[in-house]
Amino acid sequence: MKNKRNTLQKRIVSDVFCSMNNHPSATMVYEAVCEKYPGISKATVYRLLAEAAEEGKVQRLKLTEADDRFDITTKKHYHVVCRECGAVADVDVEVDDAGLANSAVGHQGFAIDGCHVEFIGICEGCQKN
Amino acid sequence: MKNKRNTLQKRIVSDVFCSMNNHPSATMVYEAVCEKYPGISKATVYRLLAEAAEEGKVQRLKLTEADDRFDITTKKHYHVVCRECGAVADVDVEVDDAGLANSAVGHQGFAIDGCHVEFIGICEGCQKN
DNA sequence: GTGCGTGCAAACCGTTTGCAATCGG
DNA sequence: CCGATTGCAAACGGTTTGCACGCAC
Repeated sequence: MKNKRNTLQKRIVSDVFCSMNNHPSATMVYEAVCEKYPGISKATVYRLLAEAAEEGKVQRLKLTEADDRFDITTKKHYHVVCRECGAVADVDVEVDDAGLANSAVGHQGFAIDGCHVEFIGICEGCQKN
Repeated sequence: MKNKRNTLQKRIVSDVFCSMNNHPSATMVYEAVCEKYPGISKATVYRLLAEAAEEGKVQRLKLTEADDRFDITTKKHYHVVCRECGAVADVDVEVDDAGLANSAVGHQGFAIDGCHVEFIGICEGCQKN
């Protein structure tokens, strides 16, 4: 196991990310970090977020829209995505995931063992237009 | 409304796409088309698929993994994705989509009006490894 | 003949990587 | 000191776009 260093960049990215509550993409984190620490490299932000995700400190969300988002909350929960602006929010609702997966077992020779549920809607801001 | 022309490229892309039953991505269609008609441009394949999707002749699937897939079947149904190789297959199971969406209504100021369900598993081929 | 559709190459966007310089332990 | 980490720039992969040419109508 690699021994990790406590670098300035790591602290800043972590601080900035934790202060954001909008499930940012790597690029969004990069832009936010730039305001505090303009010298940072985009590659570093990507590397640090990827590392945090691998260590289980943050959750990488693979949503239907293009780019991955990062979530401070690591426990399983669901998300709603705004179809207008792409904003992401948590949805604390119970979904019978396993039941869904079970109901689909056996199709096409696939061993189905999970599923991905994502809600779609319009966020508060976009509703005003 | 634009008047559409019946070009050779359009016929070939359509033929090749219809003969594929694996929910191909644009790139996969491009590669398949190249075998019949090596001169075709990748841009043309992208344009033709996008056009077909817009006209409702095919369905564009936005899955969790990176690239969009195209489906000959345009009616709503679900898909299972192989976590090993990315293969996609249809799943003809009933999901109470609307119910799910309803159960989530009201969260975070979002107007939730739909959801996206995608199954995950291992395809027949990959199970043999 | 007119203008839609095509091919090509370049641009795009988010992301990753090779490498040399740097800085933490 | 030594190697983990960074910055930079280039490369990447999938997709889109500007433009001049050519083909369908």
